[in-house]
Amino acid sequence: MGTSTPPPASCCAPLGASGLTDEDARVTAELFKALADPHRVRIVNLLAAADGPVCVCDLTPRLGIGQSTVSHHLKKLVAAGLLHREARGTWSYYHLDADAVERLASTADLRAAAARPAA
Amino acid sequence: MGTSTPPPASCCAPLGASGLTDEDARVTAELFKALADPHRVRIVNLLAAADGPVCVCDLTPRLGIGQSTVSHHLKKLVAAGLLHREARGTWSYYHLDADAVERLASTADLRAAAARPAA
DNA sequence: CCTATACATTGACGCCTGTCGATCAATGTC
DNA sequence: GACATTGATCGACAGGCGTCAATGTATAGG
Repeated sequence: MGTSTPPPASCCAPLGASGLTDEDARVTAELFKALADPHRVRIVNLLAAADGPVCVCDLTPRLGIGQSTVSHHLKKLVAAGLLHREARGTWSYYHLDADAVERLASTADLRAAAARPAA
Repeated sequence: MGTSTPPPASCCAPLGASGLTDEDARVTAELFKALADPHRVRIVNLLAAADGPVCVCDLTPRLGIGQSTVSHHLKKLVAAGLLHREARGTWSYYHLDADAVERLASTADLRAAAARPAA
């Protein structure tokens, strides 16, 4: 993924919105794809449970996978706009993007649309 | 995984205990994986917008992909518990599982966890 | 200056996934 | 009974993904 597509950026591609375009569906799928791996789910969970940025050196031993693999997953999460990286000397700290957390919650919530008759 | 944690250095902030097991992460990732495809996102969107079961013969022309591929995606969504199949003569009707919709919304909403330190 | 550490990057490997065309079973229509 | 239609399944293919070992780069520390 050396090409562009830095952040999804676009506001929201709600799963339940009527008239979802191909582009909307692509962006939404991209967001879910970022969380379609157990290790990435755990990473996000760990960051959500922490009350501040977390060092990679704390993440790696908890995940039980190689260091390069952890780096790989972190890169994907950052590319998806879910995480932010903060370099401090030799260490790298990651933290959740509050905006992305909000976007994720609203995107996955299609109850309003499902409950909506046909307004 | 009760291996002793060799403290290499004190470089990181305290990390709140994660209440997410390996199994939890796997199940969660499985749920997101079901929606990690643009066509499946559109299928779910179409079903959410409809006010009742939808026939495959209605879905196929809207998706712009082969019939066998549509069938493949539907099978995955059913396997994930998001959809239910209802055979009516020659036709197949699919509809969202209300419980799964609820589960998806609550799973994707990690704002509560992010706001909760360690209650 | 030299060594150890943290972490990103690269390359290779196997597996899984999306796609299509073809086929098949079941049902509706004449 | 013969034929058309719906949709599930199969086989094959290309591409993407997760993983690791090895390498590279930058910083901390003596």
